[in-house]
Amino acid sequence: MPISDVAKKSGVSMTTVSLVLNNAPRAKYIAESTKEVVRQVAKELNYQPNIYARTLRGNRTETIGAIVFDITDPYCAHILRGIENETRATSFQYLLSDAQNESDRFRRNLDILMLRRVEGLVLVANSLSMDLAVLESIHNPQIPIVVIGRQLPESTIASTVSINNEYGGYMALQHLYELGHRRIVYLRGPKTIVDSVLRWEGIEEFAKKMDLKIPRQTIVDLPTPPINPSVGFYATKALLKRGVKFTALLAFDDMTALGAVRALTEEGIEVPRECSVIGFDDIDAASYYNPPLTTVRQPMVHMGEEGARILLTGIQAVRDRMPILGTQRFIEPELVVRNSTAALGSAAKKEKKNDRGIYLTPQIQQAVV
Amino acid sequence: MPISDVAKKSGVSMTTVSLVLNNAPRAKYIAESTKEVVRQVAKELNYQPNIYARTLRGNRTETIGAIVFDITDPYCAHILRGIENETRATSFQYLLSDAQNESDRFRRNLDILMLRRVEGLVLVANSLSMDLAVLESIHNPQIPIVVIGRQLPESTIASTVSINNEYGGYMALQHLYELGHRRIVYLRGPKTIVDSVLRWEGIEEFAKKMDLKIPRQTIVDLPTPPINPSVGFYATKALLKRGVKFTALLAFDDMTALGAVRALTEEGIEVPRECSVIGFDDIDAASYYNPPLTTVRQPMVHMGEEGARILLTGIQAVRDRMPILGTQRFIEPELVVRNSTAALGSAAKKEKKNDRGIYLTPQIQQAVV
DNA sequence: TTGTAAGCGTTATCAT
DNA sequence: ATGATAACGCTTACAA
Repeated sequence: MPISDVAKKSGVSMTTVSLVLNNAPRAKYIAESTKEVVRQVAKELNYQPNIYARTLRGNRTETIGAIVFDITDPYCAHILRGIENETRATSFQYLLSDAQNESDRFRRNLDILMLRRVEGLVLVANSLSMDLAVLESIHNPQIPIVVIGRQLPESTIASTVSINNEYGGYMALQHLYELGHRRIVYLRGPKTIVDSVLRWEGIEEFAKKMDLKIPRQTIVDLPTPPINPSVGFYATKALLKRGVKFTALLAFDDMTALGAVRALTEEGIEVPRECSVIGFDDIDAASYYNPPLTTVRQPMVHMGEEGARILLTGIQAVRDRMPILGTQRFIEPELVVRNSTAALGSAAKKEKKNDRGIYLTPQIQQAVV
Repeated sequence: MPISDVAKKSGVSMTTVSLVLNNAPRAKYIAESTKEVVRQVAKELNYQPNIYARTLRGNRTETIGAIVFDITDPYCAHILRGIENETRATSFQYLLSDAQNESDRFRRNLDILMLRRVEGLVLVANSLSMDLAVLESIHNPQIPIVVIGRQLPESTIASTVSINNEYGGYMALQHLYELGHRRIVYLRGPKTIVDSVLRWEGIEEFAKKMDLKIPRQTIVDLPTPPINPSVGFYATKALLKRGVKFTALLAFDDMTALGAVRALTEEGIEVPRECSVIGFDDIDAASYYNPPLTTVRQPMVHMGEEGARILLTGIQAVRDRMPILGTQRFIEPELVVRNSTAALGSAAKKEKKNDRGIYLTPQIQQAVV
């Protein structure tokens, strides 16, 4: 039903209908009685404004584009959840694009989103498969961009939301150290990812502070993304074959850590009794793994929310013809201690039961008879 | 740049430009030289048609709506991957909506998508939080709908893509049976989910065929969704407390199975040596769990592709003013044997190494030094 | 307090 | 072989 139908049936002009239904400022001067009638009729006819006409007229698509590097990666999913949360209260909708870890898909998807005239762009770009340089080529520089999960070297093309990776790395090693571990082994992330470099810096910082040596042969460098458990699995096997002795393993991320735990178990090394393992991210699987994984948590939903908030602010700025100011937002990570780490020599101690592992919901406990 | 700019600079009319750029049938009658000029100019000016104007004019949004019950659930993510795959080759884009397992969110999201005038709807409705009855209330009955992951009782409002749940349940029990297990315990899905009922029927069918008894106290009924590992965890604990003796556990799905394995491990029962566990779905986590989980695989990406294909066909039908015919598509599940199941009494046999667990990529093996 | 009309960028119809 | 024009549904400047 076009607006003209509503106007006709209400006995007023299209202008009035539009004013009323949009609660435009000028609607103040419209008689309450008129408004009532219009609203009533609109409801009766189930009038739905045509978004496309409105967009054509007003040049506002109320749409933001989201590109994730891999929809299948829980990291992305949770950030999307955050974006959705923040976006929900507004009239904005987001168009999702899955780059599937392929850089040319990323490029193409970017074009498609531009064609749909998104008013802003949020990139979950934790992975290197997104070559952010192409952002420069966007023809409309008036589009605010927020990159989540990746610190950008310089440039001011985009705002960023990222975790304090250095502190995260620092905390991870600190945790192992405080449990008494000294023979520690590292699955280091690829140098091509900024995150790995920063996390490693944090690790080195703590090591230096405690005068802990990090022999070269205790480090395994992970290949370029995609990173998945099998990477951690084979890296750990390689380490074992190398003959290095260790009581704890610090992994680049949870995926890697899960693979590591599996490899250790398969080789008959019990986690955490004989070897502690710590990950990074706190993906869902970490909490229900066997054993539940100790990790450094990235509050992903929160990061998504934060990113969306920054983006919406940017869009508002553009609409108001204000300059878009790039923000660099850092989120603090959080140590989550579960059952994959234990104090050195606590062999006798029975594994604690579920105090920090799989989460207990009262309803669930009740519901299951 | 509007099309008029291109027309002006090319020295032809807007009509001609439109015809050329869209490869319209009538473009045949346009001189090749003219076409060349137009295309050249369009490229120079970086002309991008305004989708909103086009939609306003032609009433085609080239957009489909996708509602998932939980973006965070790997099941949904993989189906989305399939939808994306199928959709990519077309000019269609999909609008994603995350119901977050809440029925009123589902309702609201549905409205939003209708407002955006999607030409079709695909629902990943494996969970009960989506009350499909509201579909009836869609004001435009001309919109084809495909439901993925849930069989619909009757009604012809939507096409469906679902797995052969009965056969899946049948296979799962058969697998355990063939390994020699007779004392089997069941974590049965909620009766409110059609899938659970059907899977259970398959289980009963096999049991009857083999004259296998299913005592009431070997069954634990799971509460209503969301289903997550903690449900399986507590269900298994409850079972153990009940004092039932068993050598194998058949779980409703992978999430439940993972929780079950964890519970067993925590109670000192080794999987698979002392107890075999089988799941359903084959989510990613199943392959890298500790131990890797034997399961009945739902080819989720494939299901997403199939669903999108059916939907696009339906949309084409609507455009051609043909009747939309509802399709019920069944996909065959597949048994994936990993390390969480073993032959009864094979206690002596060492757990096999990685032959069917974490997948080995040659590159990865090489890459990791 | 309400109405008229222009214009957003396309494409389909009808002309030439 | 190409062009002029109307129409899609909405919002807003201007008029009354």
